[in-house]
Amino acid sequence: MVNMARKQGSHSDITGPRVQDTALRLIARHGYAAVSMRQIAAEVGVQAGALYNYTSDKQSLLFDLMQAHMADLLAALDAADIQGDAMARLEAFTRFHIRFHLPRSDQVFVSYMELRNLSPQNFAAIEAMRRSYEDALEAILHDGEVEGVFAVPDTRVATMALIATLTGLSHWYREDGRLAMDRIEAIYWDLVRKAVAV
Amino acid sequence: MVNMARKQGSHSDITGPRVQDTALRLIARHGYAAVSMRQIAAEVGVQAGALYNYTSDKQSLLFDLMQAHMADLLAALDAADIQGDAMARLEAFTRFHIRFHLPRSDQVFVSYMELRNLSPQNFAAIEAMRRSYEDALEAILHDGEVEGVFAVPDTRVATMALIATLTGLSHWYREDGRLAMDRIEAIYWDLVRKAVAV
DNA sequence: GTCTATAGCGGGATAGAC
DNA sequence: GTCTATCCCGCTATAGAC
Repeated sequence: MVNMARKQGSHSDITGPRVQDTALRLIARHGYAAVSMRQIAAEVGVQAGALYNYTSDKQSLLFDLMQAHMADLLAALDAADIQGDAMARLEAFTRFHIRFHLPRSDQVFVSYMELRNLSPQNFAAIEAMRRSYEDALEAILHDGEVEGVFAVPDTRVATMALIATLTGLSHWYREDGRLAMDRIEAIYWDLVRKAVAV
Repeated sequence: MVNMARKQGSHSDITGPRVQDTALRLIARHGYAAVSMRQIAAEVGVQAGALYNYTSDKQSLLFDLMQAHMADLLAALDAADIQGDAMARLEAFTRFHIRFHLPRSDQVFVSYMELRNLSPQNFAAIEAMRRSYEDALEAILHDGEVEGVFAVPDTRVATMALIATLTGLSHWYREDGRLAMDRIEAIYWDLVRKAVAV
């Protein structure tokens, strides 16, 4: 930019991301319904009305946070390019899940807890993305059954159980806790592998 | 009671439980912060002010629901009188958990999702009860390690992983779904056993 | 025990000046 | 793009009649 001069108080490139970040943090901590636009504005350092330059309403703010998280997740899963036999793919998926989710505890929390505060249309959109992530794991379990390396009584139930196990980790893990992420990854992979192996 | 005559509109023995039931159902569906005292009153069939004959305030209503659930859980665990070797106790715990939680999906949902809407003192009380439930499972895993029938890299992590696996079940299971509770119980016990066994 | 009425406050969202 | 000011609404909780 040649001319850095601005009108007083014009900071869209700074304020925009700050609104998202602040909303995410506050909603993760207190819940969507409990956080007001005024609170978000105060933390960002603007007046409440200014938020509406960045979101059409409060519902869209929530939806955008959740959609961005799910889109990031699916893009990262795709980029991880998980291949090989079923056992190798399950290990790759497990480690990918942990590495992706652990540094994003606020996003995970919001995407999990605030589903019921989405409008029906928005809920359907997020749910479809979540489902496609689950299906990626289910395909691995299915292939492992065919290969004869996995033995689970019900592929769908095992999928849901593993997702819950892995996602639950994000709800109690603390970065400054007793165990580093590498160690957690190894422990969880051990549990997952044994649970489904023949 | 000799005299069944009442003042018009006096129904404490009916209204009391109905307030609890209605609050539980509405909070499970929409979340504590999103449900108003007026909504609860409307579903119960009284005016908002009448609710304050049964609770001192909204916060206490939430706390009472969660405390009752946790107290029921701990009492039922105690009554289940889980004994024997570690493998038998783990199976009994797993089956107990599923049988207790599956028919109480609203309580489970509220007790899990609304922790952050508790006042600090109330949170501490609920958290202590939750912790003592977790500790019961951890003791089983620990004993199994000593007996040499379990092999988990970290007892505490395995405890949290198993609790998340089992509690996650309550979040997706539907009574009218594809699988009956007995079948679910068997599938989950298979996964749990394999995950921790030597 | 329940009602009606209301105090007192804070919510989401918009209008118009700068 | 942000501000000030405000509309209109719904919230929790209480007071006092019946």
